Amino acid sequence: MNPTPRKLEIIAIASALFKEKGYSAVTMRDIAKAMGIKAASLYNHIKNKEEILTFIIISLAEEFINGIDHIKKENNSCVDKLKKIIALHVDISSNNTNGMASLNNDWMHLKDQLDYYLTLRVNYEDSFRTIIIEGINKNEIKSLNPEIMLFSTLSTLRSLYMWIPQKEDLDSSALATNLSEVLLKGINK
Amino acid sequence: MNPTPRKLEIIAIASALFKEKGYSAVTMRDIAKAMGIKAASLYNHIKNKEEILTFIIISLAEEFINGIDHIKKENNSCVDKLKKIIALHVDISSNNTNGMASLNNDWMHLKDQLDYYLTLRVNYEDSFRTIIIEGINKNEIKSLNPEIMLFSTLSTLRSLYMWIPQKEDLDSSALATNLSEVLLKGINK
DNA sequence: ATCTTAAACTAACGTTTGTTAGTTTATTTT
DNA sequence: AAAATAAACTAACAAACGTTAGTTTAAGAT
Repeated sequence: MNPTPRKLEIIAIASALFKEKGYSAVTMRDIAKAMGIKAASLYNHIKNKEEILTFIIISLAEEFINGIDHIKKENNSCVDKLKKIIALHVDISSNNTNGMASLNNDWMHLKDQLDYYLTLRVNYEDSFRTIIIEGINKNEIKSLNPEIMLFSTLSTLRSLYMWIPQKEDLDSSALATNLSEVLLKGINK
Repeated sequence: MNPTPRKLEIIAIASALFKEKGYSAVTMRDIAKAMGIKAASLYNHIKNKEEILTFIIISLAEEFINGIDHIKKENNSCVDKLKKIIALHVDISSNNTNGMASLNNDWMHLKDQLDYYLTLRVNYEDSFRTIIIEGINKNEIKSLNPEIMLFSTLSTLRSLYMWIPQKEDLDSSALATNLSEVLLKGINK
């Protein structure tokens, strides 16, 4: 169950290739070549191609669920909870920009764990939505369509993996702060 | 050069499949089956698989370029220009949610027209960025990092294709209005 | 009635795909 | 020194891939 170091190397290399071309366009021979070995040798370490994708996606999805479950429990204002969610996305995304690409774009190629992934995603969005609605009820958040506010915020956060690599000048905490300002207060003066 | 009705049918069906599973995971036999014909028959209407993807992506990319070129020229405030950009994305996305998936996720599989696509994308982002920076200089837009404001706004707009199909209750103009409010003014009361 | 054309078909092609089986090599444990 | 293990290898597989060639079918034009 616990992945060996070599297996983690394969997963890391595969993540990078999956981000570049997508899961379906990356072959086992591509992964092997990037590792400097032959395709058949990969099977000494992993069960099959699907297992690589599953590991990448499920471990990230669980990080997000654990993160938001923790944020929910804390005794903070809704706005502070939202700020913590933003920081959570910045944190996870900057530590694994490659894996985030698969989480966003290749989840539909999961087989065994597809239903589990979908459950995690629904739960995550429900938690997020609940915080927004609670914020509206407590007069912290504007009384606009909560689905649009959820969609807008979450879309930006889900795209972070694409932008972080080209903005290396900004450290994680500065990025989270600036992003909170933009997402919560808008850009209009 | 001008696509026949039958060719447009193939492109429409292919777009829907590409949205579901991504370009690489969709086979010519998948497209044929969805059309109710055999794979070889597709080649009476299209040159090859790549041509389908190229048509989907380039025609959308050109719509965006034409749209923003027009917005640039108008004599409006920067905030009004941004509102028009938002409406442009809502408009194009709701008319072709399937194609937008390929534009966002499958552009890297272009061959002949990859460079052209990348040029269009850079030009589009430059125009967008210029409007934001001009807004800062004219005191219409907050003096925050323009890259973060660009990234945040554009990420939301690029994700519209995923959300529009499940929000059929909102018509395009209402969606554009609400989205402008959220993106420009934020969600914090 | 004949000709032309559009659009489907069957059959096959060479490649690439993920994966398995069995073997070799080098390191570590006994 | 012998045995066991980890991790690479070669060779091959059946299935699926995009695509081509040549043929049939049905409708419209002459």
